[in-house]
Amino acid sequence: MADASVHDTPTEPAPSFSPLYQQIKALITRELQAGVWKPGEAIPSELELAARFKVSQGTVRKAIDELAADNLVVRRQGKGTFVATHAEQHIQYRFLRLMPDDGVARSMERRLIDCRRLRAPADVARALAVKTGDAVIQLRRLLLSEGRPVVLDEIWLPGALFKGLTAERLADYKGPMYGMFEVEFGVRMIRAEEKIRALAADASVAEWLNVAPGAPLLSVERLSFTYGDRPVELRRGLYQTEQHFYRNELS
Amino acid sequence: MADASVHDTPTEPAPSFSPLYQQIKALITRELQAGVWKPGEAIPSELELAARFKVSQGTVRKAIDELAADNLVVRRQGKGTFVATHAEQHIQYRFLRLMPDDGVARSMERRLIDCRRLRAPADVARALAVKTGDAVIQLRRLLLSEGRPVVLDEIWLPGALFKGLTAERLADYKGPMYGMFEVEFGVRMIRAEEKIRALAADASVAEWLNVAPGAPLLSVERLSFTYGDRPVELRRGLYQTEQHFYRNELS
DNA sequence: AAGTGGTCTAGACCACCTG
DNA sequence: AGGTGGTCTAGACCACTTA
Repeated sequence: MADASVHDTPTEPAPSFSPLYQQIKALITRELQAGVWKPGEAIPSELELAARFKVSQGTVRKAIDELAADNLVVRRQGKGTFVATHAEQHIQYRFLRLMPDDGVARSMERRLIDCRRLRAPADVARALAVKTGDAVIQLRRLLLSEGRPVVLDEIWLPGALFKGLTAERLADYKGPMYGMFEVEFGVRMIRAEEKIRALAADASVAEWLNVAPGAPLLSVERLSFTYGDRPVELRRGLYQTEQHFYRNELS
Repeated sequence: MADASVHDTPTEPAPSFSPLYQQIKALITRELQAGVWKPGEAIPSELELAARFKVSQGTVRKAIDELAADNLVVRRQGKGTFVATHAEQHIQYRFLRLMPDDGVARSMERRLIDCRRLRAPADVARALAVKTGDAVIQLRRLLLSEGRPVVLDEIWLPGALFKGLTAERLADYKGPMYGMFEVEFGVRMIRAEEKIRALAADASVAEWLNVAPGAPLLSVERLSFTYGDRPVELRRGLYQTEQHFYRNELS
């Protein structure tokens, strides 16, 4: 095709005047969201997509470049482009930025404390964009490094999306929790925002983390989003930072 | 030119087999580092660079795309491409991720505590890649939000790079400190790594930050790098996080 | 009107992976 | 050998800025 404005014909109502590659990106994103291709699967090749959308390969390429930059998709030379996934990755905790002081990442032991079905408190409801009192699931768990407790997590999930989530299924599942969310519930975490502060351990927290009451802890409140910036998980973590630190990169 | 391998002729020793645009990127980076164009100035247009390097505009474009992604350069449509700068930007604190609880960023008051010339302690020397005992400059300062102290910073700089830095010059300078480093000392901060933990305020810190001794504080150790991943600043900040939080984005 | 970055195309060739 | 993504080119046109 020699003219990109073909896509602005009356057959399409008024598809906005964004660049073609942005429109292509939006189309592919919609199909990703709709689950046309499952996490870990290959999407069609650039040439095939170019033919389907009637644009040149370069335009599809630029769209996919951005999807890859957004971590929605992973390119592998010679093989294809694949839907990003939290499962089947060796990285156990994709979003956890905690590192041991010596810098050598070790795997951590998970220990589920409890899993309850509750009515959403006001603050949780606001974060998850549900109504106060709606059904939510609360998990609490501990992460241990070399036998010592390091992270106490309190995880809130909208009940509507995670029907049938039980302590047993959680305990049985090997691999990252976000991988399970994908496979079992079709919920894919795309990005997250964290609010970090320091606070003093109260008595019950101190017991779980095996520190003195009043000991300083890192409080990490993470809100995770799926497609369309829809919040789907609120996670409140308390990190014991005597042998670990939270690592961040600025640029 | 129809063949990129022209650049692999015997006239060039063995310029590595990286893609052309990566080589172009490296060349431009070297000129940025050498200060051929000053921060805030425009670099040559894509067409001019393409002519100079004897490649097509698209190849230069891809090189500059990456430089822009690395924040070394800023593109402005219709005007040109400009060397990134910490000065003349409205953003007062480019690397400071602290936000008030209400989410409305306010400007902060700076108060210099002292500025001393010292011999580098072992840990500081290791971070800055200088020898223990080498000359370093230590600044301490307070950031206040609405009159209340929020951040206590201890900043270490290699003496060799910052000759002539005095408390007076710091106090006189308006605008971001990193802007002054660029303009006055030719040192440009490119990226930084932070290690974050929670710790309890000791007596002297408690006094500066106007909190109770033992109060939990966020400890943020930032190592900043200039071109070539050369460390040029170590900053140890203690953040009072009762009305503020450290904001982070994960993806 | 002229110059800049931004988009799009069509086609070539390369590097990598698989059958 | 054939398919995939990765690089490179040459040229066209668009959108924005400045004079």
